[in-house]
Amino acid sequence: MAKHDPDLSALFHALSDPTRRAILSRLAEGPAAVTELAEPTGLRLPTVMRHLSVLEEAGLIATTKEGRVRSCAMVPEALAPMRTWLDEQRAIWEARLDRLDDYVTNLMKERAK
Amino acid sequence: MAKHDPDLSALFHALSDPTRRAILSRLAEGPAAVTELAEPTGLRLPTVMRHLSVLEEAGLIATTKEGRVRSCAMVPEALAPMRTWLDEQRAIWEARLDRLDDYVTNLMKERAK
DNA sequence: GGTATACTTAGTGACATGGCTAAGCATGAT
DNA sequence: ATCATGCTTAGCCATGTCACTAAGTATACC
Repeated sequence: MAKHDPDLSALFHALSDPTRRAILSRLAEGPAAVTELAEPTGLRLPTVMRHLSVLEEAGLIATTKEGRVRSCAMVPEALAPMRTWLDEQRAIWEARLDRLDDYVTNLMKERAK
Repeated sequence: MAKHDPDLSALFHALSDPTRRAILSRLAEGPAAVTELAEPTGLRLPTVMRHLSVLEEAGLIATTKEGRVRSCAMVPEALAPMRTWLDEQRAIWEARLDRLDDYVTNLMKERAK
């Protein structure tokens, strides 16, 4: 149990910060340069840069440098592992509810005897 | 933009640790006591307790004490905000793809003239 | 060349996180 | 009453996170 799942850990960690989620939402609408992303946050550039590296290391964004401008773009597939995890959780949960349901049903049958 | 969303931040933070995800997966199968949850992790009780408080503060689990045993149970609805956020992201992304599609379509029409 | 722009790197500081041990407290069993 | 069990609290330590400033590098413009 609890096998290392660096992907998921990095993903969830990256998303646990409101600034990073805001940046991601902005990027969902289309690519943007670093300064452009920094502006609405009210944070200094180096700080924003760190947020961007966290997002990039989690695979959520990809960046390319053209001239002196670094362009950042979202990588929408990166959210897939999270969706998968969510679905797995729900599956376990629902399987449990089914078993519970069977259990109660059998209990009722026993009682009815 | 970037409105405070303490719920989501706490949620993602709680899920960013493999131990906590493992505990959650275990709880998805049914309630368990603290010692029972600690056993497969190989961690000491106080450490596991901290993980449990993080999960509880994020609203992911609920606990009740009966006698000297504390029973922990999952709160599956707690994952809803995450699912909502995921869907929102996808919506923004897809709207953008649609706009891009329109743009390209118009471009083709212009060219065809 | 010289200056402005757009990052980038390095270093600092306050605080959070995740692990531990040691000791405390409440409950159940004998 | 005593002892074992199951948490719980308090406190320590190493590391990580998130913000900053200051200074550096690389490209674009005049």
